Amino acid sequence: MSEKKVVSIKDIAALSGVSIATVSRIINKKGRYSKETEKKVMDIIESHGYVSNMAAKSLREAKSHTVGLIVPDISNDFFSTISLHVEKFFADAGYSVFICNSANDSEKEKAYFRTLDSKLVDGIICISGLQSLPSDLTPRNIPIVCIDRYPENDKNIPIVSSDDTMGSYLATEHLIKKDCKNILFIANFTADYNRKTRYHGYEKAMKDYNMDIKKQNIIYLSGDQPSYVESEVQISNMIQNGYEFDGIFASSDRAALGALYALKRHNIDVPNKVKIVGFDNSLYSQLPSPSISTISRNTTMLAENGSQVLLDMMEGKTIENHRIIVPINLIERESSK
Amino acid sequence: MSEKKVVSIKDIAALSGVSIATVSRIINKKGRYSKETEKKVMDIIESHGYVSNMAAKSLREAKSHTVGLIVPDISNDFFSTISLHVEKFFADAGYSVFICNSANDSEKEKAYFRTLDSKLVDGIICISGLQSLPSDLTPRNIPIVCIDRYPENDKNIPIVSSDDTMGSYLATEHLIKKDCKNILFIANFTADYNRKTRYHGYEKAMKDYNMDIKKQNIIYLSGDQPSYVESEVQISNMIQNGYEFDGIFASSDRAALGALYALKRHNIDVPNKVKIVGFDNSLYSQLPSPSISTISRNTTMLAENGSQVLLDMMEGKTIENHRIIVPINLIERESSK
DNA sequence: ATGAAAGCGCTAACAA
DNA sequence: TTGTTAGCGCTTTCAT
Repeated sequence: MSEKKVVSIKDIAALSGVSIATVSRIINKKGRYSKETEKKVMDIIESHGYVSNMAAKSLREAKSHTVGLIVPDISNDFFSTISLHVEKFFADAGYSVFICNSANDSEKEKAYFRTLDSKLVDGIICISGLQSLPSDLTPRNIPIVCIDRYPENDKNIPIVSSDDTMGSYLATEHLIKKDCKNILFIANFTADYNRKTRYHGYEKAMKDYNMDIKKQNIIYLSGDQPSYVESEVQISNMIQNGYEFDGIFASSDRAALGALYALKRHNIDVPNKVKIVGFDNSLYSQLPSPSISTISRNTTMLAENGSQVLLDMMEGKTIENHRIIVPINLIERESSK
Repeated sequence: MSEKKVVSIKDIAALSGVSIATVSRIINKKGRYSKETEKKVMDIIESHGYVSNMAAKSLREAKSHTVGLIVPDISNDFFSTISLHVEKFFADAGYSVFICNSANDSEKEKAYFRTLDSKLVDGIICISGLQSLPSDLTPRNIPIVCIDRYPENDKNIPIVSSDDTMGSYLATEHLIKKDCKNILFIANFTADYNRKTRYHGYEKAMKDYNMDIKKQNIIYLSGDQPSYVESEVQISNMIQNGYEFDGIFASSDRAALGALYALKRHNIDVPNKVKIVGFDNSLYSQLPSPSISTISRNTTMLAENGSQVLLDMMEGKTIENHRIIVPINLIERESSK
């Protein structure tokens, strides 16, 4: 490994015959230097491949031009799409982003908050699995924005989310209008985060249309296995037990897919005998045959709005709206035709 | 925003009545302090929620406990799965990872190299879209490891990749053994990166089995549209033109899916009339009906081996093996039964 | 076992 | 327009 000496601002100053203060001003375009010195210095910088030492700059400015992004699992496409847009947004704004996979593990997630804080990130954007966000998680008390899920907290953290309850309402209403009389609700497992919001939409739609909500129609997944597996098993069991139903609203596309597999396996026609709606507009609803109707959250807006709010906070602006709700909509596909 | 003062090592020292040197040794477990002082200091650290300032530490040590990960697009599940495992690996090793989406844009990617360098990352792991990796991209000349793709370079950068040529060979051979007589090859678009390796596997298998390689059987996608769209259009055209074939090897699952759509649309039975094999074992091959046979690269091994090599380099170990080939295998599904 | 002090590279206040 | 210098928080060498 060739040991080229790394050039510092001091070297550039010496090489160009000016002071380091001048070089610093030129690098940061702060003015107070002549066109000639600027050119002279910039030439030296170019030819020596100087890049400034961000650790020194961060230390000095107590600001790192870096943000942290905490997601449960970046290999999940909902989270990875959000990550893509968050990273793009901040790259354009001159920030780098640390990626952290919490795996829905509370201790891990807390550790990430501390690590990010110690790395002097200027802000954190998180899709948190935590029940609450104690303020001592980040001693430096940096700006935080939540996306999608909202842990309790005592510092009025902004939240950008989609209206899940409305989404569930739309999905359920859609099935009702398609003449389904006995609609199952599959509640996906989501760790600490509560699954009530999506249930509420189902509940409200059922009530609004004067339909009975039967206990046995509510199916909870445990999270012990991939949700499509659990879902397939549970729906299969119901079919084998002779339980009849004609509509399924699953609070995740994967659970919806599991249900579809179960129905296919038992040769029950979808959508003619049973109609299905999922949640997320992921590949799990787009690709199967029949394709699965679903609720789409606007991931791009979720990511961009969240990033913008965080940037505003980092720049010291005051945030007027601490609850941003991003539109949600029903996508009709073959499974509920 | 409450302005809690951030406590530094100096504060901890004052609070515990020892010198900052002692506190530093205790934090870093360097020894040369008594059990009692250790306890006293640790208590103060706990109760004041002290976290060390990594910028200062980085500046001092010229090392940031941070690595950079450059991928074309993290929302693509091949890349996001790799990212997950890279991040996990480095988190366990005490490093944070910067995520960068190059969007297959050379200029952007180069800018990321410079930014990462200036942020003092200790190493970079990349799935590069670059044709070559000039050594002045990172003036500090930090360790770099390539995964999957291998740009030209003059510093013997380690590469961890799967044997794509072998994968293509296996796919083509599989179709031949299934009695396909006229096999199309769909070459996915991949920016700068050359698409020859996958073609070579097809070519070799065809030759080994004494099959003709017809010019009109090689289909190139331009990258102007999503590959499944382009693929569907091209295969549709061939069918409409009355061109007959009974096997398709697509160098990406998406392209394979587009082909499947085209065949379905023309009511051509898969696998009975035409058999299909894709590449990547992504959801695009797993979820459709019929499910698509595919070549699986071991993403976990790709990520973990790459990370391990980078870590070794960062720790100054000498790397004996600069080309790590990760196993690849054929997954038979319904599309080639 | 502990402490004093230099210095990592940079910015900004102050001087000229 | 330019330069001098203090100091950001930390590690480490050298004393003690």
